Amino acid sequence: METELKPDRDLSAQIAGAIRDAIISGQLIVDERLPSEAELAENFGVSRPTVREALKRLAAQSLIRTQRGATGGAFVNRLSYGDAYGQQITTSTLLLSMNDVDFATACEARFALERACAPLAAARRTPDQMATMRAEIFRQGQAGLSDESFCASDVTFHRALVDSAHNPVLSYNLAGVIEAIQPLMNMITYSARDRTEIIALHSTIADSIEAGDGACAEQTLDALQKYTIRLARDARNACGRRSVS
Amino acid sequence: METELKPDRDLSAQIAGAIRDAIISGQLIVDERLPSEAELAENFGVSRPTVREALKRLAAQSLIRTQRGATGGAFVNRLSYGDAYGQQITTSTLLLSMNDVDFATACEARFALERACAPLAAARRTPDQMATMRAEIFRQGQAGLSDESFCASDVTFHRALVDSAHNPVLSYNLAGVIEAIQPLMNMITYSARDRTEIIALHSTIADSIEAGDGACAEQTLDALQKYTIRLARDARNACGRRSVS
DNA sequence: ATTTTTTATTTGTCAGACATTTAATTGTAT
DNA sequence: ATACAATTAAATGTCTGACAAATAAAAAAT
Repeated sequence: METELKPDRDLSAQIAGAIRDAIISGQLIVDERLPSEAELAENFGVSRPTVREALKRLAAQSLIRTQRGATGGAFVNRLSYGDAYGQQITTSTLLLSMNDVDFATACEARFALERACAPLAAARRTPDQMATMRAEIFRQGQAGLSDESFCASDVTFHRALVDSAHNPVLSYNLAGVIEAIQPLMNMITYSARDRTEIIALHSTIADSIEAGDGACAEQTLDALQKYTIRLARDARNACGRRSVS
Repeated sequence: METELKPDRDLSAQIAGAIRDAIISGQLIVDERLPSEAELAENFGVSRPTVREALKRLAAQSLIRTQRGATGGAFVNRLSYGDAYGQQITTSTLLLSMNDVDFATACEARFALERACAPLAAARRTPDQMATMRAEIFRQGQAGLSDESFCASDVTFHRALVDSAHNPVLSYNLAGVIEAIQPLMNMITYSARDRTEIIALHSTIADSIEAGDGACAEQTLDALQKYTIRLARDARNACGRRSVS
């Protein structure tokens, strides 16, 4: 990890890259302490501020953590699922909002991934997760619930569904997409009739999962996708009409 | 974006958070120029090095880019799919390697997601992507191909399959999982007979996709998953035996 | 009018200093 | 000898000030 750097970038980027490679390749293991900033500066032949910029880059990716004090320093960080969720959500949200990904595409991806979880969820669901789903379905039926709260409940329901698959890698991927789509979902206005329809679909999904019938859950998710896309199209048309009138 | 910061963290982390929130919420739009480092330092009431550390954090997440010179500065960056792929791959790789995710779990997630792409790929595959799949299948049949090259070809094949769904959000999610699993796949030794079996499954998948038969592709992917997991188990057992003898 | 030179602005880098946190060490009293 | 307090040392966090390098615009020269 000494002084073999690729040129053409900022020194801090080169140094961050060198340390990142060392972490990814396993030369630096979890909880291992990096040399102090002063030592790194000397090793790489740069000043301490430059080293610090490099370390901040790595900290932004949760690759290291720092600790002050006598035995402090920078330590290789074990990337937790929580940290990974956060990064995935940030990245997905920006990707969708900055690249004009249309709602149908995002929605298609989301439900495709969610259907992939259905058979596993049907096989492995726990009472705990079923309870969460039922509770959210109940909440969604409450009168006077704002559209935003309805959406938030929707997210919780679907995350419980995904988590029922008991595969953290799947949960981690789905978390990003589901959260990233929420801002788009929030633009939809749900009429009482829409909510009734959605709640019915949610109930069918929960029933299927509880009964171990993954195929039925998949079909219902497909129906929910079509319904959601139709609502989004209607909402957009309504906005369009308003803006012209 | 002035001076409302949450305490308890490094100043550079607080400032990075404030700017990040401004970007995510849309207060700062793509290609907009941030104030100069000197101005930011004054606005936030900190020194320039501290501002720079904050900006490097954001740069590490591809949220901004910087440019030197008279009209230079830090600009809000449009997060490209390429950048998002890179981050997703880094995060997924570290998540798997640092959290003792077992091969079966990672593999299950990968194939579950891949099966989700199959129906879409069957409906939308282009001649270009079919050609890539066929070419990789051919390559996999070549004699004298190293295990590593065989794996690399495997990745290319599966990425072509995923890209055939023509949904960039799906491609972006899959890229991370597929690439992250590769190091684990590389630990498998493929006998001639194994390769023949895998190539046959690949051919069946390509045929199904080309014929528009997503269901068949899904089934075959399922068979491939089971076969892959069995190979990995055998490889691990072989290693285990070696390490004891 | 075109080319060259200058200039101003901004990021990139460095050096040195001080503040703050934290653990280990030392000193002291019981 | 043990327990507690004070000191010390090491590390990150932050600031000041400076210079280098890149870049585009303005000014000057042809």
